[in-house]
Amino acid sequence: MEAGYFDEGALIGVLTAQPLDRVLDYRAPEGGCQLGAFVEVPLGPRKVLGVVWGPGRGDWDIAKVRQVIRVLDAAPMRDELRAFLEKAGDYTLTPMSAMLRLATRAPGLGDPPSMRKVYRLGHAEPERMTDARRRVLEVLRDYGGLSFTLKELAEMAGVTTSVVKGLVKHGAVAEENSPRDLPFPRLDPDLGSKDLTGDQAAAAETLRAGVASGRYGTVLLKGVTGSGKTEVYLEAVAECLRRGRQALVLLPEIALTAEFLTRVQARFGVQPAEWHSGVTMTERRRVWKMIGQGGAQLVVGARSALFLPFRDLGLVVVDEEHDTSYKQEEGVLYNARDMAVLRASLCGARVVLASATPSLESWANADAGKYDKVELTSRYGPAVMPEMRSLDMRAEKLPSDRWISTALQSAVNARIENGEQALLFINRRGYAPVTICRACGHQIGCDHCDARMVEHRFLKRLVCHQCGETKPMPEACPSCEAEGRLAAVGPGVERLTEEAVKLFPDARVATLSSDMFGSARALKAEIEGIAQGSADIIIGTQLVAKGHNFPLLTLVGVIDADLGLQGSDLRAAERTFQLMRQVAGRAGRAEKSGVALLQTYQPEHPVIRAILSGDEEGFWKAEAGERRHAGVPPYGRMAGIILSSSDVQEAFDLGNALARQDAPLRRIGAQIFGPAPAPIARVRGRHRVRLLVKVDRGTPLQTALRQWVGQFRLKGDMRLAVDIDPQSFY
DNA sequence: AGCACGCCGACT
DNA sequence: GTCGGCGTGCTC
Repeated sequence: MEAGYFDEGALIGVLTAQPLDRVLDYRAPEGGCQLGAFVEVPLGPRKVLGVVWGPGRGDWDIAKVRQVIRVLDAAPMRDELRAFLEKAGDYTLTPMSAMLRLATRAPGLGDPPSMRKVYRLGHAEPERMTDARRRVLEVLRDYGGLSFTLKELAEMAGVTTSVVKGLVKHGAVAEENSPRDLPFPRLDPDLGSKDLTGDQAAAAETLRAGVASGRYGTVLLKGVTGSGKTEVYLEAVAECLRRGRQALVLLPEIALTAEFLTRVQARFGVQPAEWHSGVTMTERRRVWKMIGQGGAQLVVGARSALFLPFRDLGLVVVDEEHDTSYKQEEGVLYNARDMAVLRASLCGARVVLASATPSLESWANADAGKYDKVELTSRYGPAVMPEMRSLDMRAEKLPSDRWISTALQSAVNARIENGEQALLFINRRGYAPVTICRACGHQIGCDHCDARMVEHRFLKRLVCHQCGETKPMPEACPSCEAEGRLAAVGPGVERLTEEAVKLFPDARVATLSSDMFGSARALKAEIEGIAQGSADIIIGTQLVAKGHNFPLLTLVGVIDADLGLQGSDLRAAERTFQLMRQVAGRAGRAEKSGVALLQTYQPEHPVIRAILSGDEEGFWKAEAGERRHAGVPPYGRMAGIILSSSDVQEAFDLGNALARQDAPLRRIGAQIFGPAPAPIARVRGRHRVRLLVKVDRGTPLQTALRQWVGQFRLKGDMRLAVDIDPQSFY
């Protein structure tokens, strides 16, 4: 018996995707099976998918142990992926069944291979030769007898499918049936390399050398918008492909894949495999299988692509690594950035974390020497970063229904007269709804912990979303005693649009908000129109901060630079800094230089000061210091416990019971906050209640949490989820 | 997750 | 009488 192989009838442990939190004992099937093999097993009256996880435990009544039905036609799961699933499950406190589900998200894994039509070079010559026909035949000759689907072949030759069909009629192209899951066309790492600037070439060389080492390592690739990050990391991809290993590029949004695909095609000749929610079922299956067989070299995808069965993963690029959408907020709660590092460390792969504005976690890791750091400084063309200034709102004495200061108003007017554009930016989406005094900028804090309080509109009270404490809404500001100046949050997009229309009656005002456009296409069309000059004033939330270029834009006014700064969200300062930098980068990307004006009640706040001075290191150092002092990530560890139930009272009762029976957490010196309403307090009629746990770094948090939570059995429709390293705190 | 078993209300 | 509501429990 060879290692990793089980003879027929041997007792084996099979992990299934059923939520029974243990590996089940079975007997190996006729002909035996491999460790890691995908199998079909009987479970009660059903047949389910499973993976051979190891030898059987032998603690189940031997008479009840059943036999594996069959081994599926798929490459066995490699040791590396099994280890990754176990470690990731351990870290995130996710049951292994749920982890396996992440790794088997391809439909029809058990189906027999199905057939489809493919096209290859035929024997005859067409009677009439045209340019288009010649291109098709050339492509087929170049690939030496390989066959392709109709769509692929037509795309590679740059012709329509009818050209190929015509060639089939003449026998110049042969049409035949073949198994559906075909390999992806090969990428050519030496095809379209661009000339890189000195900066870029040096960075690319560092990344290339890293990949060439064949060992694990993470590098933070930092570069402002337009500095050529993509070109640089594509050189790392090229090196990975030359070495015959597979590469994965993660993007935070599907909307970004289309552009990325064309860049890959320009660099490597053909498009890579895609993996995200927009990919069809059959294509998913093909990607999954080909990744396992080595028939796909490069995958571009969403975070779930991390769980694909790579045969030899050599590089993972996490583009826009700071993006909060890398943190899964439903179902299995994991952070794809951290999981990318974990998987890479298990399979000797390189990780490139790319961002113009890295997360503090990554910055701290680079600062501590755990990650390497490569920086791109130069920007293309004559554009420079805009001048940034703050507008002190405390001096403005604006009536409570106005948000645009007189200084900002006159700056906007000046732009309109010049035929230039101004962007009024609201920094609110997804932020803590803080209550602020419009006279002095004071924000009301909780007396029991260090979080800010938010207004609960129905209760007319202030609520702390960290520990659940409430108190009545005061009449006067507790700090400056001004009466009637406390206001919750800033204006919405609609309110600001109204105000802008009133203040600038002759200007064309365009409002950009993701919920105002039904489709991504309509939004894109609107954005293109604005870039051409169809509006004078653009009003938007953080959506406009993402990668669009407005050549006429020379002024950015940030309506509420404070909101979110001191909310109860500990990452608010970091996100505000990133956003402000990105938004300000919108202005003056063409020849004209831009100005960014930040309306703030706290012009002396270190974050605002760092943004204005562009002192990035200063910002990171100050913020890191505050986090270290507060004992929060990345210098301390946190976990959220989310209880959800159709009955609020039951959820709170369980939350209180957890808070009382805290012995396992006390042993590791953890603090418990809550229960309090969760960030999203209601989801589909279910009420959500959250506890927060905070503890020093280096303590066995997961073990303690397991013991703590394990004391309770959940009744009725109660659900409990553990969220390690939560992202939202408000 | 499914699917069975099981114990109470409005129908032929 | 019994069809069917969905609460609890089991699956190697």
